[in-house]
Amino acid sequence: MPRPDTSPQRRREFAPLLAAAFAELGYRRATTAVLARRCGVRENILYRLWPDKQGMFIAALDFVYQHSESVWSVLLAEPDGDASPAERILGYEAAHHGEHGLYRLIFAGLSETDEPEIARALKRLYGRFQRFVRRQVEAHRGEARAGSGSGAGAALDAEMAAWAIVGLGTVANVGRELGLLGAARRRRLILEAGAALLGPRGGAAPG
Amino acid sequence: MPRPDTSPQRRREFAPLLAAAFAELGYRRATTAVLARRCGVRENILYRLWPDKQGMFIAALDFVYQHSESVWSVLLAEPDGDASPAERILGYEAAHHGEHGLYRLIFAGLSETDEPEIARALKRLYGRFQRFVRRQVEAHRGEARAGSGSGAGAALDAEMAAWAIVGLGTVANVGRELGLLGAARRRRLILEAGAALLGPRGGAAPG
DNA sequence: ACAAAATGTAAGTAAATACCTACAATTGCC
DNA sequence: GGCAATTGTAGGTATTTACTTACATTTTGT
Repeated sequence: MPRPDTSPQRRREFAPLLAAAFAELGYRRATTAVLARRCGVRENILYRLWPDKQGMFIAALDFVYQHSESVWSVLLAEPDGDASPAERILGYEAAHHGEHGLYRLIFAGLSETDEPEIARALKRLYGRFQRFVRRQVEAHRGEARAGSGSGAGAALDAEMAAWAIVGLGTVANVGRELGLLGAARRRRLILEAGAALLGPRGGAAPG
Repeated sequence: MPRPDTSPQRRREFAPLLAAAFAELGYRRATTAVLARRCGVRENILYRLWPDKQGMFIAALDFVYQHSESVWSVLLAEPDGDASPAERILGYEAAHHGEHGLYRLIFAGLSETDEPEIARALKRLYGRFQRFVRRQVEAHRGEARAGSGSGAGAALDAEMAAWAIVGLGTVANVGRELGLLGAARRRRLILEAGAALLGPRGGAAPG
């Protein structure tokens, strides 16, 4: 066999560029011509790596999720005694959320949900996202099923809390996208509403 | 003057049909040909009522918001002693949210935010939406600036609570759109997380 | 070196789509 | 009735765009 197939490697190489293009321009305006130019190749070559434009979009979605997940893993790996993992994630997201255009990609995807493949990819992404957050919520609360809140509505199911926190990230990005929420307010939103949704810590007494 | 201009009336007449089409198909797939067919006229006529496709989309956005607002007004006008206005809105949304494709329109709009007019329309819509919710939160809490929560993170600013609740509605619709959240779970999400964000009532003791 | 398979180039194409032009038919006011 | 403006019809068009085809070039194993 005269030449090894480097397609997988090239797919990995182009994915972040595709993601950036889709995030900046949206699905419609990110034409295949633009995508190719951004990758420094001809359209042709993209079509040898993916069956169609949808495929390129899905590759971008998958890349961005994997990237986020790896960033979070690093974040959770390094020790930082005081805050719970959930609090650390919230703190990180309050400062850096939306940095890589994750939500612009998702918005683009959400208006293409008639395409079943895109809907599936988004479902996978959102599902994993929510499960990740949920695990952090449960860890924060001390794994026993929470039931002993003190104040207002307390005892919010971890699953529901996770969804609400995902919604928090989403609305924060909508607010930024539309110029309705500045950086400071987004920070407050994520930290304060996040704390309200997380509830008190389970293991030790809160500081 | 031989014939009165009925354009405003026709715009009002077509707006809901445009909204339905955009909500079902998204911006890209709702071609002007389809829009015209749905309105029972030729494309021409739409172009006499709006300068371009963007204009039609913005008309759809405005219509859907006005519609929602009027539904809520009716809801708040009819007396229903026990629950606070905020709780009633949450209850209603838990049962009927997304009925008219509001969120599909918004998703479509959010991936067209490069068009300044669409961004402005969305900003207006989201801003009014959030202010409306905020007023309900404040009323629920008894209008004094909340500061006396009992439990966890308590004392969540009404403004932030309103944003978080908007996020709740958004993520509920994402969950539905992707088939991740069934009707029962969406209901629980909105009611339970909503209660946690609202906090305890201000005026009277909670039932 | 040489064949075979990969990679790159250049151009094209068929379809879709936003938007327009020209003209016929209606309708309301004097 | 008849003028003038609105409303409707039909067709066109120029551009964009996803995707392809034909061909030249490079790289690898033998």
